[in-house]
Amino acid sequence: MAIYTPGQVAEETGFSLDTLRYYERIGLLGNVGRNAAGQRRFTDGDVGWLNMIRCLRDTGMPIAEMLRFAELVRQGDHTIRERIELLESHDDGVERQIAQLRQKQGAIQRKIQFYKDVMAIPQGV
Amino acid sequence: MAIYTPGQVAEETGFSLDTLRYYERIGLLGNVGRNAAGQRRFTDGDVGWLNMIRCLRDTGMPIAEMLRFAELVRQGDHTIRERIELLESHDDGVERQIAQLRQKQGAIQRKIQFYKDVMAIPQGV
DNA sequence: CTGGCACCTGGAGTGGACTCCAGGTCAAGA
DNA sequence: TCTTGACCTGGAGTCCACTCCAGGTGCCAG
Repeated sequence: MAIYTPGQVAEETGFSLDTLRYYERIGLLGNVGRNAAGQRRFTDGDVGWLNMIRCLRDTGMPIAEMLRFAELVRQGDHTIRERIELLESHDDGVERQIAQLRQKQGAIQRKIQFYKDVMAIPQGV
Repeated sequence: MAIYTPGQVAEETGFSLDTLRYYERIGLLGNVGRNAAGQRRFTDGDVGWLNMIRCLRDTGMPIAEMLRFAELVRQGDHTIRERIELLESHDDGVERQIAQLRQKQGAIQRKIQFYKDVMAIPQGV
């Protein structure tokens, strides 16, 4: 079981040191270990959790809902059904997000084509 | 050429009245007409522009860049090449966004599957 | 022994994008 | 005539997710 310093975790997860501390403060990251000097020492489990957080965050989940998820995880195995529900509903949201993005992207591409057509029209006499 | 009240435009574009006024204030929406009483009256052109804005916004373009685009539009036809560049680079961004979303979604789906597997394990003796 | 570095704390500040508010105008309907 | 509703203005407030800061600790290299 490896142990990581804040710097290493920031490097690995892409979160800044401040964000790591912020997540701990608000309870998104519980019980981070400390060394004798009071400095944080992260476990593989912490890093795994942070990678999960990153997935959720990058797919647009608000912090409030990640907190709800974190709370379920903290409560133990009997919340697994609820966690599945939460993640499945988020997964649906991601699906809708992608569909919307594709649709709007189509409109943007049509606009690009429109501009290209305009440019293709001879300008002078 | 139809004319729309603020309420109708809010209804049609999904922007709130406040957002419409805000966009006008910051210059994202220029020269909205007024009636004798000083109330806004939007043209089809305004509504079309707002729909464009909505596409860009919903695909994650920040307001600062929409302002840059608006500025190019205001400057006239000789900026069409630049507009194409801006939109194409945004389109690439949307593509990357979708790819990232798909990738993270995969991780979330694997997590869901993991939870389902855990639940499938008989709990008692 | 002196830097320098990585870290610590509590609290304040930031940036983006709205959203709300108080107080006022105007026109149409009961 | 009165009220309601849609709109107006300038400015303040909100929310989210960080991000920065001042002042301090602990430890190792030169």
